[in-house]
Amino acid sequence: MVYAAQGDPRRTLSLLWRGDDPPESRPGPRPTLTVDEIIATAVSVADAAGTAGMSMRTVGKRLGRTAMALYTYVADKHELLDLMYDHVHAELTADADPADWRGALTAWAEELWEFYLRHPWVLSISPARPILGPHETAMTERLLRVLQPLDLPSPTLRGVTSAVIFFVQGNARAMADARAAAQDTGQSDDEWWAARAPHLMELAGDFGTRFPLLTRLEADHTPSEGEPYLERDARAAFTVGLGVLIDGIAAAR
Amino acid sequence: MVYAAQGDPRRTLSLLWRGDDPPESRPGPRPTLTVDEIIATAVSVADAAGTAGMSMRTVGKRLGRTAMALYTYVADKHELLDLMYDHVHAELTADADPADWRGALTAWAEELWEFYLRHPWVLSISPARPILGPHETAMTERLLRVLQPLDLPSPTLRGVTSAVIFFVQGNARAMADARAAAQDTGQSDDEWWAARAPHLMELAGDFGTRFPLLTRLEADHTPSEGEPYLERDARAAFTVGLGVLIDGIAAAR
DNA sequence: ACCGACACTTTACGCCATAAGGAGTGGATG
DNA sequence: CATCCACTCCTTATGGCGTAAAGTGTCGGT
Repeated sequence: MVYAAQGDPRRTLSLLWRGDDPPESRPGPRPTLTVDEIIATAVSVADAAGTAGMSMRTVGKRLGRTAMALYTYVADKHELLDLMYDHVHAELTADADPADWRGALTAWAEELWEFYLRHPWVLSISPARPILGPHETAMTERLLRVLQPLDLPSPTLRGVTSAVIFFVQGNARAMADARAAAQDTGQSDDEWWAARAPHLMELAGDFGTRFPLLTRLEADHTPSEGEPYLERDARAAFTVGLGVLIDGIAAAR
Repeated sequence: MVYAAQGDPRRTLSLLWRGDDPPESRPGPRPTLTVDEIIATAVSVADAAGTAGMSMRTVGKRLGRTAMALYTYVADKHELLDLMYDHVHAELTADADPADWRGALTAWAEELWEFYLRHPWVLSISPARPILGPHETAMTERLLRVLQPLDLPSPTLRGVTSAVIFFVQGNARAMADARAAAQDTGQSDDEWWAARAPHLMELAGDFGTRFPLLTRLEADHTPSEGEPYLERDARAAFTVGLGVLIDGIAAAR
């Protein structure tokens, strides 16, 4: 069996780390697009419609081009996704505060959480292996700067950084999923639950005795005002969980 | 705009909570398949080829049927995925140990981590809203039992449970992605890095000074023996991170 | 003036989920 | 026993997807 070489690594890397070099003069018609334009358009399509709604055709159409025109600038869709992925990470800036690592870490995590809610499609790109772009790398470096005052040994530091990142991603994904569901189905959290609860009780009448702790936990909700309850839960869980995680990190010092 | 009603909620729920009721006699030819058979086959396809390789056609073919034949048993692919999702969660059994909540929680998390590595496609199903199946519900209930000795207030408990689950999922995803990449590309972690490192150094010669902490952290690796290094990193990060998280939970008591 | 590299297009292929409609089956009813 | 029709399963078709292949026209370098 022959394996796809996953494109030319050199090509993708040089696009990821491209500077704004002057366009060298070459024979043939002048390019009328730029990779940056394509990336920006693709990002805006994905922000609005998710990865599912971002096809080469839709991006091309938004630029007044066919899908195939993009292939002169970008090797394939996978490469475009990698470029989009790293590109948006440039929005992140939260950095260390040597005097208050807890505050800095909280700020770092909250910035990332808001970032994922702005660009939820980022969470649906699974980088089979690290993408190695400059902006995500910079984000990681800043997380290490945030944690530097703790002076953790390397293996602990690796565990802590990945735990923080996964924690934020998981929470943001739950939040984003809840929002997307509401938008896609046109059904609020309450309507969704109202359409299921009676059937669930009929099909699993012993729910309360079979899952007593879960039942009690769900019942113990203060009524939510305004914000849909799945979203409110996700937000609250993020805040609480982050505090717990930070306490654990403090204990690891 | 008209929104898809996301299928009949009653229908999906009654399949999720179906017992083994005797097949009522109905006119027409006897069904030659069962929902359970279809689910089991779909799971085995997904285990081997991921969600991407699991199409209605492939599942049908494995059962000696066309894709369309499945639609007599299952409303659509989304419903089948929901059923598969809950079905595999029946494999999980880790439960509380009132005398040792830390040990029980560690065991619970490790079981889940191994489960995700056995069925990595589960992580690529994004339940827009909770699926509400019996087996995932049971898993959550057991997590609550594990944490019961801590007697946490409800909001804290919600934050802790989601933090634990997201932590395991994130780590397992990283591990599964690394494995899938190796399998799909036929390239080991070392080969992958060897094909990129020189280009990265050429394109970003200042990498070491621009990202000093990350560079130092990466350099501080004991050589890995046998296991591919991305996988080894993921495994180590899981173990360390779990300890940190548990310390944080202990502090929240 | 012309060559050839290049941007961009059209067309086509093989996937996907699934809608529509037709063929044959067999339990319930007369 | 004959009929009916709910039912399973099939074939065919639609509109999406990523992208291969090949054609058209452009324009800088020689």
